[in-house]
Amino acid sequence: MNRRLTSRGKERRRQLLDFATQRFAENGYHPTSVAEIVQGLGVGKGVFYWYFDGKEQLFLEILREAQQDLRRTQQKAIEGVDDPIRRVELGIRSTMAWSSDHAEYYKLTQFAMTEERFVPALRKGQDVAVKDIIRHVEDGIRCGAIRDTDPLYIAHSILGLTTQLVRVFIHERNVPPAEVAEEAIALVLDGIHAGDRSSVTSS
Amino acid sequence: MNRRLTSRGKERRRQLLDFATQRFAENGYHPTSVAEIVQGLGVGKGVFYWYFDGKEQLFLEILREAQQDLRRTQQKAIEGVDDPIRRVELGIRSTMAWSSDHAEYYKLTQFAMTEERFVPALRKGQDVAVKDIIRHVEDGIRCGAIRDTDPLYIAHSILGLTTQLVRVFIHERNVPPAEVAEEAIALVLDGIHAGDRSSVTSS
Amino acid sequence: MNRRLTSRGKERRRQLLDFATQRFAENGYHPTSVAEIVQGLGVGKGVFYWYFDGKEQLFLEILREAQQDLRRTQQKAIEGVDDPIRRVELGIRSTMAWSSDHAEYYKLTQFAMTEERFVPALRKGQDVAVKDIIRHVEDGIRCGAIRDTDPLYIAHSILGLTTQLVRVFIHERNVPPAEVAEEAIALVLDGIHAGDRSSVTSS
Amino acid sequence: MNRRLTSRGKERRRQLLDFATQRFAENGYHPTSVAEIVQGLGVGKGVFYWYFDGKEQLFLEILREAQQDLRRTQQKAIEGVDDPIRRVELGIRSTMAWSSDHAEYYKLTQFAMTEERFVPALRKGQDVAVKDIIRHVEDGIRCGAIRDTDPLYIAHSILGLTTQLVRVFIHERNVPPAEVAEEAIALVLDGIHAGDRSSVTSS
DNA sequence: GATGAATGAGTCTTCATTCAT
DNA sequence: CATGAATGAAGACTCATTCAT
Repeated sequence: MNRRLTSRGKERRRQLLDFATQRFAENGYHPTSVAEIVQGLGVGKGVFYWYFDGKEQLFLEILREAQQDLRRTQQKAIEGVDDPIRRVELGIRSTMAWSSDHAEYYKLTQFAMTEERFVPALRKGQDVAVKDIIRHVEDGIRCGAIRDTDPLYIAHSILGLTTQLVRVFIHERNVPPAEVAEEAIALVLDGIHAGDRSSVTSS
Repeated sequence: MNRRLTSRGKERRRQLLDFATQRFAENGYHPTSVAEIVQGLGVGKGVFYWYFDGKEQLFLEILREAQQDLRRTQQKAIEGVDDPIRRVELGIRSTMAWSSDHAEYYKLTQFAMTEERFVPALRKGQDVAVKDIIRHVEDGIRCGAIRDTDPLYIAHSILGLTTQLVRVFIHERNVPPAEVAEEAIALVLDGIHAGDRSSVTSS
Repeated sequence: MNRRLTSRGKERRRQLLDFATQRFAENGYHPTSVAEIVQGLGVGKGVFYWYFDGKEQLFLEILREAQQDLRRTQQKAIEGVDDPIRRVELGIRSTMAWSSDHAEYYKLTQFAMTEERFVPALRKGQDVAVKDIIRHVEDGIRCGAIRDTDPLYIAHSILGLTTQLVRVFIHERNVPPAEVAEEAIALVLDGIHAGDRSSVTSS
Repeated sequence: MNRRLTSRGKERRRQLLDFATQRFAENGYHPTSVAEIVQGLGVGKGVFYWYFDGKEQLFLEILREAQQDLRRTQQKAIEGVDDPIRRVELGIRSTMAWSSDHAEYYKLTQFAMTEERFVPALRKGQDVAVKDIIRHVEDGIRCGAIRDTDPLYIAHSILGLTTQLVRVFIHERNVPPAEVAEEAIALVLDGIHAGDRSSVTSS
């Protein structure tokens, strides 16, 4: 299925990818049929199978693309920044911004976790994200800015907290991502305890 | 479908509920067919439709039961405890313990979020959970133990962080729930910043 | 797919088997769709998949049944006969009679040979047939009634000659099987050379 | 579709014919798609439909070519030979040799018989073959070398026997064609009865 | 001559649900 | 209560064929 595509072909492929993403996110993976996707673009059924091996492969491709895109965004955000705490902050901020722009992706990930066959693809992406965070956390521990706790716990805590706030505040309540990011960062850095140590004052 | 059931009937119903939960969690909701469920119990298809209106209603019922059970567990854990911080701690701890015992439930929730028709049922449960946490948080703010931040953010942060650690450490890595709870509580209370203010000392 | 069937179920299964055999023989395996088969019986599509795993398995089942039935017929025909030449004769005769009654089967075999996935099932049946003939031929050689040639060649020669005459004379030209059998036996026993050694005079 | 072709065009056509023959023989007619054929040659779909009206016509063409080629081979083999028995022998021998070189063709014929639309083309070829043999047989009967039996039976017996031995011994067991021809001729001429009348002594 | 793209009817198969017994 | 049987809409996917470029 590694066809060489003309520019028109690439465009079609993109259309399918985008439309399918939208439908999967709105309706769910199973309730969205291939027929629905091609009808949405007003093309014949064969077109779908010209560009993809099948529904499952299409879904995996969507996941892969999203993970790549998010990561690229994060990397760009922390480029040239040395302070580990600051890198964590920027990572959270860019994730919030990206998530706000790619609302669809959240549900897709959510769903992917519920069927064994999609889990590996997902785990791959999460492992990368975790490794990225861990690197900053370890730097932070080394220079005394971050408490000496298992970085794996910290990484997953950040991931989980961020993900949940994205869903509830950005997607469900349309709070501006920058605002949500502030709160997330505050909680990540200092927890809920009172007695602020004057930490965050970014952006 | 509110049949009055004999005790044998109740048992059957429970078997169906449990077996379906297990299959849904392992295989996913859609890939698990009613046929598979009844075959797993070695009964005819009629049995299923005798006890349930259909597959969808069965799933909703599973969701409802799980939410109820978790909540009951949490309530029992904090019964008679006044300190709000302590109540949050106990909530996290009991959630971890319950999640460890009900691994299947996580995926079901995950999936339910991806299809519009299941979201309302889900939201209902989460709203209750959030309200519970918020109550403790507000008490904590009032008595100065918790930083004065929007309790909603705090509640969802706790929920997201807890959920993620449960999945990764309890379900994927089989870390004992008590241990994971320690870490979760530490992070929730004090964040990742260095400079511990002598907070938690586990039960 | 080893369902326990009620007598009504067994009947349905037989209907499907018989109707499919007929359509496969008339139209060919591929041109005959499952839809056509179930429509022919005026039942829903699900019925087919209730009784069979799929089209391919159905076809294999038909082959197996036919081979079994033919063999049983042959065995019955030579039961209690000792003379090997006579046994060969009776084998040919009963084959001709059976083939005349089961015209459909010929084409199915024909087709099965052309797709790799059906060949094993076919070979199994032919191996049995060849072994049966070889046994008689070896007896014949031992008692001096049959020329001392590799029995494998003889067996396959008989098989090939018989099969061809069945097709052309019984199926295409409607010659009575008994008559075709006479000719086949004469040719098998004495070849085409002139100078008859007064062999066959049976039935 | 009687295009005038350049020499390059003729070559392309031949490539398609040969590759399709191979695939049809290996995989079967239906399971082999036009897409597969053109991909195998690394050309576009248009090429196929430039040279052929469609898949069916291509198949018929393959059939026709093979029959022609086999016949030409047989004719050349018996050229100038007068003895009818000898002519039958040489026919069998050349058929075996040709079949050994064109293993693919057997399955194609086999398949063609199973679909009504291909039968006429096939019958045409077989009729010619039968007529050829009958001519020799009649000569043989006239000069007293062949037993006075319906030549049609004899012709088909020879055909059936030869075909089967080709399949089993040449194609399945890789016995040299000359050797198989010996056995075939012996059985055709003298049958299986003991008491050889000193017939064949191979070329 | 040749290609990539498109078509869409048609294929096999699944499955939630119903129902006679 | 329970079962085997039946339904049929819907699903994913295939493929011979056509056509603009």
